[in-house]
Amino acid sequence: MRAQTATAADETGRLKGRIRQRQESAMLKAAEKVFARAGFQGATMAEIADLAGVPKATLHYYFGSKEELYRAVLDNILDLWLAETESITVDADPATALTTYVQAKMRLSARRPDASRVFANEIVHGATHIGEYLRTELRRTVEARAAVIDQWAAEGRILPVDATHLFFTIWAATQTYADFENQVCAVLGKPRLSVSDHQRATAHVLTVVLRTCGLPCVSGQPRPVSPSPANTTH
Amino acid sequence: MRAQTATAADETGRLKGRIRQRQESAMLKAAEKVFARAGFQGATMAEIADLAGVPKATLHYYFGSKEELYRAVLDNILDLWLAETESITVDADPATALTTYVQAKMRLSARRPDASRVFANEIVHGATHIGEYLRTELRRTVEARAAVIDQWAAEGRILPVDATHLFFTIWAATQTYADFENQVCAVLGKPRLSVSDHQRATAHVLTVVLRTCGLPCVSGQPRPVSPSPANTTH
DNA sequence: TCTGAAACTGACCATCTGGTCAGGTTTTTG
DNA sequence: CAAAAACCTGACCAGATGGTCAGTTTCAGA
Repeated sequence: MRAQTATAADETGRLKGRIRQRQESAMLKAAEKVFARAGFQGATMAEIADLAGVPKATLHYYFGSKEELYRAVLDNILDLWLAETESITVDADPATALTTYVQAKMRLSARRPDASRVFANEIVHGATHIGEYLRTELRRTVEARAAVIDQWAAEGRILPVDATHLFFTIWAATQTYADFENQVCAVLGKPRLSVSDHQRATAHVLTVVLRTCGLPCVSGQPRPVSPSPANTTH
Repeated sequence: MRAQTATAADETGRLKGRIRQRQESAMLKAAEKVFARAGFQGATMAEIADLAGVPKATLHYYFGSKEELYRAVLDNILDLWLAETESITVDADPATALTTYVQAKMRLSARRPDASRVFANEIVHGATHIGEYLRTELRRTVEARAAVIDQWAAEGRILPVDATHLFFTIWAATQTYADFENQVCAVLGKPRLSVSDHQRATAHVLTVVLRTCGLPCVSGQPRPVSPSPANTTH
């Protein structure tokens, strides 16, 4: 089910032509943007083709149908999603591991907001295309990592916490800066999120997660309780 | 811009007929469900009409266009959104106030998931219809409540925290149980969220928010999400 | 250079969908 | 109770959209 852009091998195992590789990635990029902006049904093949700078028929030459193109975009995205949890292991330092994970998630929201939006859209609208992935791979991954967090708690290295739901909260809190960027911007009164906005958001989410686990902030200045410069201005 | 189903008055100030009132609400209910499931573009007037049990032409008789129907659904929802923040005042007990607010948000996710999904969809896809609302009403509300939280922090009643971003986190953490219900269910390995799942989720989110603010959990047992008549009630 | 394969595309089509409207029925009102 | 207003709807239409295809161009390898 997973796209194989990394190895660029098609079903027969042969390498894809250079041209095909380059074109495909351009189309996937355009498709991601359009699907993010309009959803599956709202996106049109014509718009995607325009953005990719090719005729519509060419898009159909590469991806047989809109459905197929959508799945390709989705597969491309799922690879991003599962990664990043490796930092969470029993032997790791909880504060460091969680910080690394949250930062990775925030980085993803900042760098690939369209990917996050396509993913969000897919789930809101019933997850018909990735339900299987959620029920198998994602579930297994979460169970494994939740077990680690439970272990940390059992050893008294963090406060007891519902590990599975903690993941839901981390995903929600981080992805909101991509999926709901418009709302965040509107409330902050800015046209878009700057780098420092993202830094502040990251610091905040880290605060939430670490305090939830009863851990002090790791990176930057150690300031578990004292007022932080990040929180003061408004 | 706000729909006036509460007063049932049209633009001229006259009361709407009984028939119109009943029909309209049936159509809005159907529309909310379909828009939630398929998004604005993906929803079809025919499907909404079918679900409402009326011919398509009747739907157009009540709501001139798809756009108009969508705005009506949205307006209906926005009223839900701004409420619930009254509990957050300078004089209130922080723990109690935050608990009340989070519980209210969780209740909304449990009882009106479709409303939440329509809202989510609208924002993900650019917030073209409610951008003004976000930039004005919502922003003002958040600024006011954030000031309260800052005040609490200044008085040492809670730990310092980025108040505005705290709202983003609360919204994200609570609405994820509506918007991303599919993902949550998939990871939990359940076909849908039970009442006890919602209780557990509420307890978790409360833990996150209260620990973030350095507060103890109030009333040992968080108030349960009252048994929801599902998405049915309006 | 030649040749087959891959890449490409303009033109076209079937279908779906939002929207209209003329004419009918029911409800309200004077 | 009659007229007016509100309500309702089958049938229809124009435009948009996903998808097709036959024919052309470009590329890679012998």
